[in-house]
Amino acid sequence: MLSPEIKDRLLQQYPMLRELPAADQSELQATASVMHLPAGTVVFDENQSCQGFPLLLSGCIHVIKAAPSGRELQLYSVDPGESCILTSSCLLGNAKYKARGVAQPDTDLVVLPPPTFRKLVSIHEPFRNYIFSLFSERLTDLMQLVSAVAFQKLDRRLANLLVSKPSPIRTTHQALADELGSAREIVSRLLKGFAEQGWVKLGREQVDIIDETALKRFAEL
Amino acid sequence: MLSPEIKDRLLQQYPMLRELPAADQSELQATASVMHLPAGTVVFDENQSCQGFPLLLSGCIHVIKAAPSGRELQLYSVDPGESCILTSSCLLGNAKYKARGVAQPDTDLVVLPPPTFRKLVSIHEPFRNYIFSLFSERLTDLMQLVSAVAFQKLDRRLANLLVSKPSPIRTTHQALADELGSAREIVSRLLKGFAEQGWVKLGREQVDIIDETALKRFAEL
DNA sequence: TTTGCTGTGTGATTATTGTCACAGACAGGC
DNA sequence: GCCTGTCTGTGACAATAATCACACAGCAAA
Repeated sequence: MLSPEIKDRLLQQYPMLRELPAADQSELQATASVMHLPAGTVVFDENQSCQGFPLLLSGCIHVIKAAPSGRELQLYSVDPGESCILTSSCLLGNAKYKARGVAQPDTDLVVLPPPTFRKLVSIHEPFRNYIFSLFSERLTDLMQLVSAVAFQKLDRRLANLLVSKPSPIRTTHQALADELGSAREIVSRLLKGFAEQGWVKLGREQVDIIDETALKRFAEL
Repeated sequence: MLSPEIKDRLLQQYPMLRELPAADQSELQATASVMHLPAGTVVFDENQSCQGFPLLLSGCIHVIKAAPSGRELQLYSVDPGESCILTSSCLLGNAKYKARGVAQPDTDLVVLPPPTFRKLVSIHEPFRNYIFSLFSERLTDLMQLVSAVAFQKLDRRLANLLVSKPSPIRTTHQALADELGSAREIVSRLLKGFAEQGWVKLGREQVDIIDETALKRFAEL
């Protein structure tokens, strides 16, 4: 059951739900529940079956693949206003999760029970289109990722990753390595190289981008 | 416009279309067209926009990413009874293709114009569910692929590829390399290794699997 | 048979990334 | 301050894969 205040935040992030007929809106409000996840919470994991459909209010969920060796690789991340397409996939395909989801900073979300989600998809065209377009986006993202991992050298992938983030990047080398599916040492070395080129400035848990243009040019190359 | 004979083949491959109301079935029949693609035809390519939705009757479409270097990597392939999810994605997300599609052996297919496809998805629940479940399947396949490319050594990926095919595999080392996103020489060398283990027997354009169990065990490892 | 094309085998060499093993640096709590 | 845990720098080395450069084999057409 959602409080009116939560419902408000929900509609703000997911405006297509406003067009939902009143009866269905209150059904949604009645069956959904709210959750708060502290940073680091594992929201779902490989081979689990799916418990509900998340609608993010704040925070972020990182979807990652973990190798037995301990190395990991980020597949994509889910921000407020988006949906975890992997969950849609599990619900609509009746499959199990094939990746792990981790809340990155603290995260607030609304969870729809599977039947409510299925009903929404089936009766409400705007919501359905929204789901489809996210599917579509993730699919192309993943295809990009595959070809990056297969064909691009790590330095370029790292450069890409850096320019994709807002400048004072507050993170550890390990986290960057996990995002790229590589090892910390490599990232450290590459970053050092970038710093020597004058492209970035390094600090503890921090990377400042000095010359974004150069970095971008290098990433494209 | 589809001939009754083609329509028959279509319904055989895509049984969920049988449940379509008669009026819509004849609309589909009226607006769709048939195509024959000789092996090697590029069905679509990167940055093209999407012309229609394919329903395969026979043959196969390989969806690949090509690197500027000339190396390529197969993302997945579409068989009769399946749909090219990338195309759905383009149509439903109004995006451009981000990969190349190549007919592998000669291929026959029915093409739905985009409006017909969209209408089908919107009015016909079985068809929609079918599209969703394919999306879901491809998504998990792609996630598997990403993690294989990122974390698995080439020998294991090759072994996997071999056991996934029916035994007298008629193909060139180059084609296998393209499927894996690697180079021909490497595949040749690895295959030689497998042959030395007694797992396969090599011939020109041919790989016979001798010891499937061993190959599988090696692939799993 | 000769020619030529495609496919395969192979060595040598390089490049890139991963692994291991530490040392030092920094921040926050005590 | 001083300790402790996390983060970072770095060297040495191994492993995997890519690249280059050919030789040769099998097959088919001339």
